[in-house]
Amino acid sequence: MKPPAPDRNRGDLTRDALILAAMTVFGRDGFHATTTRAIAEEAKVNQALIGYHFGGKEGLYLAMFEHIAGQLGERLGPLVDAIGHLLETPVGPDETDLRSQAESALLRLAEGMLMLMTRPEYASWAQLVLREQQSPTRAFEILYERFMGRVLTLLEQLVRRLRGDSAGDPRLLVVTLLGQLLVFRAARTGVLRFLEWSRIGETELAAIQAQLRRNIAALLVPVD
Amino acid sequence: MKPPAPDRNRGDLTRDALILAAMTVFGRDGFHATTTRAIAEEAKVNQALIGYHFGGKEGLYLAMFEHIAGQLGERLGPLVDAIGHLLETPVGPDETDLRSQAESALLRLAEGMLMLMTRPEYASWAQLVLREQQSPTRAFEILYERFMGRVLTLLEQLVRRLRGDSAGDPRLLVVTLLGQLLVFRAARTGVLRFLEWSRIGETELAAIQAQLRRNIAALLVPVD
DNA sequence: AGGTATATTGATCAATTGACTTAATCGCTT
DNA sequence: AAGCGATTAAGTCAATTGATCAATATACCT
Repeated sequence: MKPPAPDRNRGDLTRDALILAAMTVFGRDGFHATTTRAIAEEAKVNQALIGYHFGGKEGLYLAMFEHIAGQLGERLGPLVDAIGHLLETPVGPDETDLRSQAESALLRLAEGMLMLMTRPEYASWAQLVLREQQSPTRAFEILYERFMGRVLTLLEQLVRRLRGDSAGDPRLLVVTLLGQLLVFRAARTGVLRFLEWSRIGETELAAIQAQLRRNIAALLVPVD
Repeated sequence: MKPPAPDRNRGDLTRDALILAAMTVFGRDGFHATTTRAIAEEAKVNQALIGYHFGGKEGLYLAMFEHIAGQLGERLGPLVDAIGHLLETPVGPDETDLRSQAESALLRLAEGMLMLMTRPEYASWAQLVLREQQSPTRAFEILYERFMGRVLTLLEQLVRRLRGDSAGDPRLLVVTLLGQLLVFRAARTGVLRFLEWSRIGETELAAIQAQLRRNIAALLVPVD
């Protein structure tokens, strides 16, 4: 018995190496400041292979976002299902229980997003997504359809459940909630300086989470 | 009586035209995607003048941030003074009055920041500042010293006054507060799509402000 | 082993970039 | 009118860029 083809053929390995390198370099330098040579070097691969596999710089850029959106979408799947199931349950007799479930689901979702914003292993992803928001290309469509829109809708449903719907558009509350996570990436440099932190490690992450829990609790008091 | 030299000499006008054009083009395209030729064209000025006045592309980039930081710092001055004066006043007998003053000051400050994030006339500034956060250059120092740090410190003092200081670092609350404004610029594209808005005009701005007022009120209940 | 599609390599190309130079001109002050 | 800083158009320059191609190498199948 031979190993059942555990590794794909050479081409796919090169593709993956290029996409990985592209995330690093595009994420760090942005599309225009990035040279195909820098990516090829980072991937330890010949520069001409970018054209061969992806058609060119732009093709690689889009393929990279397909990859990211796929990964994010995958990890999101289970959460969507779980929360969707939770929300289908009609408000029954023991509402407090459902409420606490929704609250913990919201908190889990928020903390997952916070990881994306702060963990160094997601730094490239976060930077890429941020950049796409400022000057969106076709890549933004991919991201929104496959990840962002779904997260936002999920948050909206949870907020609707947790809070009475008298005071304003619940989507606005979702956006301001999101902002409290986003700020740690989008204004990272300034925030770190202001807080006199040199990085966002486990200690700092815990402090942020504590603050977010307080804020969410305060912002989600029902307004019946 | 002649007009007291209302306009400066030709050179300064060109400098200003170049800085203005630089804000537009650098803000839209980023440093690397911007060509000195594009800036010169936007400013309706010869390309060679960039070298003549600023030494080169990078010199213009820095001068542009000096200009922005100067403008922002100026407008900030009066507010700093007013709030500083307000905070010097010791907590006296009629605390409720001082409290409502501090609350309205905080609100004013937040709404001013919101303008910077949403108004189209500040779009270039906001984009430039955002970009500097993601890959800071010397320009970031200028910005932080002359504007960002001061705003953040101001917010911190106000929050300290308004809220008891038991639950966590007040600076973290300030940061999450800031995030609720920042999100409308940093995640503009996604937010607009989620809210089904095509732009942030007066109507939309009012809705945001209402939401922010609710959030701030909820987040600043004293915790004595 | 041989043949074939796929993958990789090194080299080169045309285009663009920022910086710089030059000569001629303009507009204001003295 | 002379002097001078500012401006213009035109062009040069070296460096870098993304793309492309012919030649070669590798893997896979019979």
